[in-house]
Amino acid sequence: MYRVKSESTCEMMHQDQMDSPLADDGGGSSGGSPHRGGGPPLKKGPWTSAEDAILVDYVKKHGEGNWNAVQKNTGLFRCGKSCRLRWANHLRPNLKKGAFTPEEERLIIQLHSKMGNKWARMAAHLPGRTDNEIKNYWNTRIKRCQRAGLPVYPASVINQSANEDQQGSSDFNCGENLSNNHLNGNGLYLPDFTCDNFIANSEALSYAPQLSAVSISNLLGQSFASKRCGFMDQAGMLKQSDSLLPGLSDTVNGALSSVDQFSNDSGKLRQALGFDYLHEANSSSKILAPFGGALTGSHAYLNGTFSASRSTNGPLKMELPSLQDTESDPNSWLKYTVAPTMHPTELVDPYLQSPTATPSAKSECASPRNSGLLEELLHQAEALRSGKNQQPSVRSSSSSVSTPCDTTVVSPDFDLCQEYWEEHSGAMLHEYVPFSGNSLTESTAPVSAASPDAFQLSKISPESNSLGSGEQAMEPTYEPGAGDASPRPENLRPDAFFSGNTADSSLFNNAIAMLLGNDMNTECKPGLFDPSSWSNMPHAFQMSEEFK
DNA sequence: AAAAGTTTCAACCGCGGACAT
DNA sequence: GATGTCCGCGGTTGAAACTTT
Repeated sequence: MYRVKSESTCEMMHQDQMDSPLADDGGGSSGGSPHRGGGPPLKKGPWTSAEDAILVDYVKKHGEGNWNAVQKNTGLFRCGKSCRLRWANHLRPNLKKGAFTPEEERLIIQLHSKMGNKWARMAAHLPGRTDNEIKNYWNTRIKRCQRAGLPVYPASVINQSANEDQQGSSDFNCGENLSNNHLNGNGLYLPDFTCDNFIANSEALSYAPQLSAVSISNLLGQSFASKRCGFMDQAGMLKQSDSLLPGLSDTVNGALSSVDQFSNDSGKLRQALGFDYLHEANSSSKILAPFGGALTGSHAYLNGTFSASRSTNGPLKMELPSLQDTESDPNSWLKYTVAPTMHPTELVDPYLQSPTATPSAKSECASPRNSGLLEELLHQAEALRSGKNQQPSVRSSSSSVSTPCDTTVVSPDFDLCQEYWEEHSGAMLHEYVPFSGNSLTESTAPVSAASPDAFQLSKISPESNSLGSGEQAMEPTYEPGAGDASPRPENLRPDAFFSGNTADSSLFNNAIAMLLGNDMNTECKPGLFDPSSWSNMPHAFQMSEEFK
């Protein structure tokens, strides 16, 4: 089953020897240098029940530790390391078997946000769980998130981490700053969010949610408060909106708090938005498929996969060389918005694709502190103003200052409500199509990989989804691929999507479309612009007059 | 039904720290 | 202080299991 290497810590034994868990007490092997003195090589590979019994019996008699003595005293042809591993991971009592519970999963996420890849230390907080289990779980989770282009850390975790950092009273305060290697170290590639950067320091942890929450609350709250329209009870649509801009829910949640009073179904709304964890009672899955992405930096949609469970072969293939790790831009989702017609593979890493894209080019557009989506928006606006946006800031920076929220802030709906997601992913895609036009449907893997049904606009009736007016409002008047790839300033403005009097149902969509980047600039009606909305935007998003 | 592709997870590997000599 | 040994940790591997085509 397992490979056998002649040069290994625990050297192989001959096949005939492997058939027996017991072996002559050659006494030749021990510890890190087994097979000393010419003793028979040690067995490797899966343990047999007989071997297990021998090891258990030995530990019962002698206790744990001194693992090298196992082989000597029992004749078990296993090296000490192998014995320790087998005992720790499978034989020792009180081991929990089976899938992680949602609570355990959340704890792991939280622990990892604090500790990084300190599996053993994390295991200490999870009775009955082994470091190996946790490690495997995390790696699986990473892959899953990677495939989906979703962040790893939910915002709730970030918030809690931030609070703990501020209070200095973390339950598992390991007293260390997370290094950039936590995720990179194992060759992880996170295409859309660099958790490693994000969790680089505790300051970042506290920074992210604050910015995003404030910004988005300002950005959306006023609009919601002023026009809590019929869409409020369109849970499905809200969910879709949340899906379109995953992670938004966390901050939108705050913005919506003032709106809840108007809603007769706030609970439903919250649930639809994924504000609550939906734990499947019968879920044996370890999937923590994040619905949310980071408002700031996540490409939950753009990068790839709406559905965490279904679909999309395309993005699954969008893995990059490990060298991408440090280059992965938290805000790289904007790549899609800048060059919507790019092929996904081109979008992945322009610096890889284009040797001419020099670091200077990156820094030129670099945001001094990538605080996320909105800040990226600002930065792009500034870049435009300064005329430096000739080379779109597809990645804002490789600067050492990383963003917290860019990377890992995920909405708290980082939950297990996959069923809901799958039910609505199609409609969600549909919803997005009018905004993205061909640019996304043709150029982004996720969309192209989705079922064509998702793009049947007729599938969603106005009765069931107030998207109708939104579609109309957002019906592209600009043909993608017409050659004009330059952003249209008026459409870069967030308020361009907060129309004053049209398509209440599309309000959220518009905001999302705006937040998703200036991709929409080629496909949105300029007439949607409402200066009054803009004036209420955070100062950071006030654009220069030349773009008004 | 079978092949191909993907995911899971048990186990191996190398490294480094702690301790003994 | 130098060397050797033990132990634990984190990263990696690859077969089994599972899913998709």
